[in-house]
Amino acid sequence: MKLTLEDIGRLAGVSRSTVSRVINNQPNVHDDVRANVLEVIERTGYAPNAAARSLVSGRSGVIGLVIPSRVHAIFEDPYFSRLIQGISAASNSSGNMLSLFLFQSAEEETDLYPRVVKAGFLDGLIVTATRMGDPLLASLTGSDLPVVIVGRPDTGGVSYVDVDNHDGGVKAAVHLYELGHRKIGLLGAPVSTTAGLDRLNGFVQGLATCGMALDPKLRVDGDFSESGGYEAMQKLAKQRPDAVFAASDTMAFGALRALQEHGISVPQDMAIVGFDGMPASEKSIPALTTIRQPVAETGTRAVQVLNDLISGAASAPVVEILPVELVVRQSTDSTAPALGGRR
Amino acid sequence: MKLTLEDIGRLAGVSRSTVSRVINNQPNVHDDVRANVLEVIERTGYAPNAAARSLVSGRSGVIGLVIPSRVHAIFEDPYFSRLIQGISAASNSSGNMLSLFLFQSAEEETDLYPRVVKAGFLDGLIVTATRMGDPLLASLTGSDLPVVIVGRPDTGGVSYVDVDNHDGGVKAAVHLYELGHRKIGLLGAPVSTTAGLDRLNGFVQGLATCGMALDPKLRVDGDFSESGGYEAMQKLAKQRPDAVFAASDTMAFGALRALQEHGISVPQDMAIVGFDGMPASEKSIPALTTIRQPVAETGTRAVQVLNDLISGAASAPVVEILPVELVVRQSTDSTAPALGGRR
DNA sequence: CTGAAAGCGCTAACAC
DNA sequence: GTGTTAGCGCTTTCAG
Repeated sequence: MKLTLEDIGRLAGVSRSTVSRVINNQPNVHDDVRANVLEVIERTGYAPNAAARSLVSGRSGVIGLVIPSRVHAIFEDPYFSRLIQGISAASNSSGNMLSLFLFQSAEEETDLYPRVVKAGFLDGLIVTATRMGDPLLASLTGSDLPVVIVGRPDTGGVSYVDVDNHDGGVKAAVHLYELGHRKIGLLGAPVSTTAGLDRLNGFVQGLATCGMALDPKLRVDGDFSESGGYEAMQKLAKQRPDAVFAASDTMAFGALRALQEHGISVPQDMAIVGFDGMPASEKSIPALTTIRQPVAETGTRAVQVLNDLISGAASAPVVEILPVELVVRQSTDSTAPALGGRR
Repeated sequence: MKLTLEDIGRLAGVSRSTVSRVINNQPNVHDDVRANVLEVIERTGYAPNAAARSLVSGRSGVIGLVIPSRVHAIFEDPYFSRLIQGISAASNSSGNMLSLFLFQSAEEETDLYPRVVKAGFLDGLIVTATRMGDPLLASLTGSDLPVVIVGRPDTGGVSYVDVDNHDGGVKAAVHLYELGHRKIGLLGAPVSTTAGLDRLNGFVQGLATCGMALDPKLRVDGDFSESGGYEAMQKLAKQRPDAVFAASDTMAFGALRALQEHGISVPQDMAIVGFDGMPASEKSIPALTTIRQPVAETGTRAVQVLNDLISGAASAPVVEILPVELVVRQSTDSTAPALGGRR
């Protein structure tokens, strides 16, 4: 039995307008009437029809989350799980529904705009992991749909939420320098991503403030993956740096594996700092010193910014940079307790 | 500029009905007219309004995916990533949108039914990882919303898609037996899950067909996690089985870690079979023999079944069991090549 | 404070 | 083949 406002009104002895007012918490309804209507709603289990509602209001109560095609990493990388978790939690608590768009191909991506966005199906969109020069991003920013990017995009004028990758690079460099290391290498992330670029630049600047420069021979880039880190460290190890900043925890794990095979012990022979603060970084052997980024919070903030954009409480571009934190564990500190600790 | 059917009709010199017919690929439209209308649509970039459409059609084109609260495992377990991937791909190709419901608390879960389901926001629902006696499941099956469960539920009358966990247990037992092992143990999954139960029962039956029984001393259950597998193997190792079936790859990894610490080598001292066929099982040292389950395909099938339910092409309960496959690698075969191979 | 009435943009009879 | 006409269930003026 499909109930409508009209039905509830009849049952409560009022008009549908009054019921509508009650449902939407509007003033100008007598308390008695309100109570009565609420009772009927409760008793009948009535719920207003979403389609009718959004047809007239122009709002769907749905926000979209786009994860582009090339991210096969979602299979392995806990980053996305944590991000989705944060975004989902924030959507729930802000009364939104979350629609997930995982694209397998560029075609599916192109389809998004006409089929979903223009149909008014979404109130707003969160886009993760855009590449440099992403055409999707371009088509989206052209529309009047509120959009928030997770991570710094390479174009201006768009709202985004990011962590302070640059500062993370600085912190890693300074930490290693202060530990007394002077032959400091970088296992970099792809500079085709803004995250990789920012971490690199921060690292270089951090070294600079210590009066040092990054020796190009001591820099090898990986692709964010474990095996990428492994391979990069194979090359890097030959130069025998006494400390290395790996621009992602996952790559750091690969690096640790390579070092183990080479019989190079961490941190005695080489100190390692990762980036991410993934749960696994606590359990690795040795426990990994890392730059912790607030992944779930990034997602949460993205939703909040998006909601502000949707409600008009803010207007694009809104930019928000979340702080990162150095977490010192065994991989840079031979005196730390067995499971590492925070300082 | 928001375009409507009326606008397109005016631009094309026809009525809105004709435009509607063209959009919905209905017959009874003159070819010339159809072409002209399509041209106008193309030129203007018109897209029909989703809300209006679903208000009148009663369909939203959205299916929901529910992952209950207690699954914090989503942080770590690649299973869910792969499942979501499969579900998302199938949704895309069947022209549906996917709405994701990750719940943090039981309250949010209870909220689902009134706020989302009764509002007619969804055409159907896929629910994963239900517990035994799940109240959510009960409330859902009471409604007339098409629902498909991923994994065997503990109640009847519901449609579900599952892998053949029982057969996986059988295959693991027979494989170990055929390798000549006679002291075969089980690192079980929680029997509070149907998957754990089915794998256990299959394993016992597999042993039985080989004329063997599972020694209760050789069975320790874990909780699906790496550390759970580690701890379980700590206990199990004392009994010195010469082969163990670990009911999930992740637990098997934990078991391998424990064995390594004990100096028990795999497969020489103990053969190990996992369950899942996760990507990481190929890279573990030694590469893990495992029962591979088609995770993404499970998701795909769930969507297809759901679509059948929605369209009326099928009626509940539909049950679909996907086959699993034994993948032999190093952990049960000391003669296998370094990185393991399939047989 | 409350009700009547006018749509939101679309689909689906029903006429022509 | 094509246009006309009712609604789908809701929000929102506008009267009272």
